[in-house]
Amino acid sequence: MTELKRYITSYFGIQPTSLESIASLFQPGTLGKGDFMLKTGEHCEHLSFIRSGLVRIYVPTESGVEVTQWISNQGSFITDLSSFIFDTPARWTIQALTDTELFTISQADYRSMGKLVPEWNALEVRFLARCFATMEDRIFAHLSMTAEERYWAFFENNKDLFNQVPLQYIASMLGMTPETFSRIRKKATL
Amino acid sequence: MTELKRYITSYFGIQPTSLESIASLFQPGTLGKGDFMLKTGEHCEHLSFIRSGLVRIYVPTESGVEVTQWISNQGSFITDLSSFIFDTPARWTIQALTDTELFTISQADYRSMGKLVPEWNALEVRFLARCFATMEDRIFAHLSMTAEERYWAFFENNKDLFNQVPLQYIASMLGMTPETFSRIRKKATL
DNA sequence: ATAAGCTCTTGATAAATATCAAGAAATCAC
DNA sequence: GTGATTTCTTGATATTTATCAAGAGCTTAT
Repeated sequence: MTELKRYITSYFGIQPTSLESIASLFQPGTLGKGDFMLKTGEHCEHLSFIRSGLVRIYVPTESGVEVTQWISNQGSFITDLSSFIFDTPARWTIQALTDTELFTISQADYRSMGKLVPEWNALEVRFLARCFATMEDRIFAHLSMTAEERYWAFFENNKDLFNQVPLQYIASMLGMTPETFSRIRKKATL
Repeated sequence: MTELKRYITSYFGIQPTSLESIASLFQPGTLGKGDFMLKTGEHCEHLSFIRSGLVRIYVPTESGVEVTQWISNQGSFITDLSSFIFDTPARWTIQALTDTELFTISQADYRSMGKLVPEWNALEVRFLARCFATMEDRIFAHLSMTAEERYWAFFENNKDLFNQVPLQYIASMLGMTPETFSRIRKKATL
């Protein structure tokens, strides 16, 4: 569990002494490759921290095409935030792309954190604001950049991901077809 | 100020008795048409609730093209959330599209709300999660819909906006040029 | 009322991206 | 290792969307 505390500390960038009680609410667990953590329509009852592994958030659409919303790797949190916070049916499906080690907290324990650890309230606001800012950046990318520009901007910050997951998922997450994605990559090697 | 309390209550969907002390932290104010509430690069020191009027959030890019990120109307909050929460330089410029009446709270007072009113912590989490969910919806729209589909989805939920603001702003916010926007509208009337 | 700015529309054209189809390359299961 | 799947690439083509340019329609200020 010391490991989790180190992660939490580094994730939030501060070292509250009451980290101990936060960390004790998370339960270690694992997912096998292909296992689902959540399926669209279910209620998302957990928030997990990825200790190791890769997890994909996506939604299977009516047309049969999957839309990948995000790929999370180790050192980040994963959940369907809306479903987790508002206890509404999940929009997203969450599936492990590789064997994955997690630390998981339940909705109930998560809600108790603020009472248990007063510092958490400020941390949580920053956590959520960071999630928001990430989305805001993505929107901006779609409003102002071409597919190729989005590719390079993402590549620059996530080089490691490109040899760990099927590229079609990255393509979808960047809002382009696998073919367009492939052609952008080809241009780079010529 | 009773009015503000009514707004806050309806916005958050619950009626905390300590709403009184929250409401007292907001100061009434006005913006004239064209006035700036914030400019890109400044620190966003305020969060405002729009009592009446229309406000645009945008960024002037290097190329001279403006990217409109959002248009807020009465009954909603407006700020550069990242800048407000993390006290970093603002990415966005915020400008009144019409004469506007606001209730405004400063960063310092905002931070004090949790101590003043314990219920606020839970409200704030829901507030931020809602902001996040809105962005998530927009991302999904860009990953899975054409310009025309985005137009109609937005129109369906924001009909009133279309005769209140320059349409080019809505076009930009939906990620298309004014020409494409105009052509989609033309198809609708044929 | 008129002129000056904006804003929106329209047409012609170019560029970006998607679609469809097939084959190559990589990965997985036994 | 071999065959079966999945993933990626490539080409041909269609569709969507952007760009450029001009004009029409509104607003606004004087």
